Amino acid sequence: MRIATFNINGIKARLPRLIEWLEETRPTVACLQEIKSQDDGFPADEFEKIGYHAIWHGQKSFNGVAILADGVKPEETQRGLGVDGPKEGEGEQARYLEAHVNGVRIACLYLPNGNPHPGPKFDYKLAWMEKLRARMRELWQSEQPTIVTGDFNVIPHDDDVWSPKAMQDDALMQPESRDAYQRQLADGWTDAVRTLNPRGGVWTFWDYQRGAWQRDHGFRIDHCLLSPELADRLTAVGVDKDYRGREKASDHTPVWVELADG
DNA sequence: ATGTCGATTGCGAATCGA
Repeated sequence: MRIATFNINGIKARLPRLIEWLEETRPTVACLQEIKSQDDGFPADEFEKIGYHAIWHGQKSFNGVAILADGVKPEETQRGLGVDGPKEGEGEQARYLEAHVNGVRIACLYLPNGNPHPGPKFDYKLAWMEKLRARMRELWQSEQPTIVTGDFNVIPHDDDVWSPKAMQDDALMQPESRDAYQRQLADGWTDAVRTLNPRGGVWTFWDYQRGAWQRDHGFRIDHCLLSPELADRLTAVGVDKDYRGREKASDHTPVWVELADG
């Protein structure tokens, strides 16, 4: 089976491109982030038409995550991590959704960006990562085949970015962000893209600004973390880079892992 | 030199978030 993650940056603006990608690459499971849609605006019918069943966790204007599966309805196991947003009285943002699909536990996340650093948004990012770590420990201990995937908004190493110097003040590569990410790996999770590309140089995001795509000024922030049960089944990873260059593209590309049958 | 997008408000163009 192939499990993909794709920060689509707006499901309404991206729908034709998203349908095109699903039909052309046909992932078994697709985890989406930044749907930027409320629950009742989610275009589930459009996915049903091409054979995908979905669950989603929406929010007005920003954030929002969804899990699509080919021919089977994802069985939701959790939504949210119980972290209030950075503004007073804001409540929780829609950033985490978890389900069972075909015997695999799927966690789809959109981790807070954290800019500007330092500040309340960065503090929120770190608090969110602490809650995520706690949930991932529970998942790990369940000993089920599990993937935690999505937009982590963390550049793990200097060779995961076109210019560490240009990005040095960004929340995506602060030592605190990186340390929190590395703690997840130390808990026993496998960064699938890193494992099969140990020298780095793989980008999953190119900014809309400053001609970043044309100059190949990108970095890697969309990750697939595998539990030991799934890491043993990993056969390939990929970035569907072609989609970044198309009309009305997201600023992220899809990233996927191929897993042998369990 | 925040140089581009998407959503929202509310019907043009500003604001916010990334």
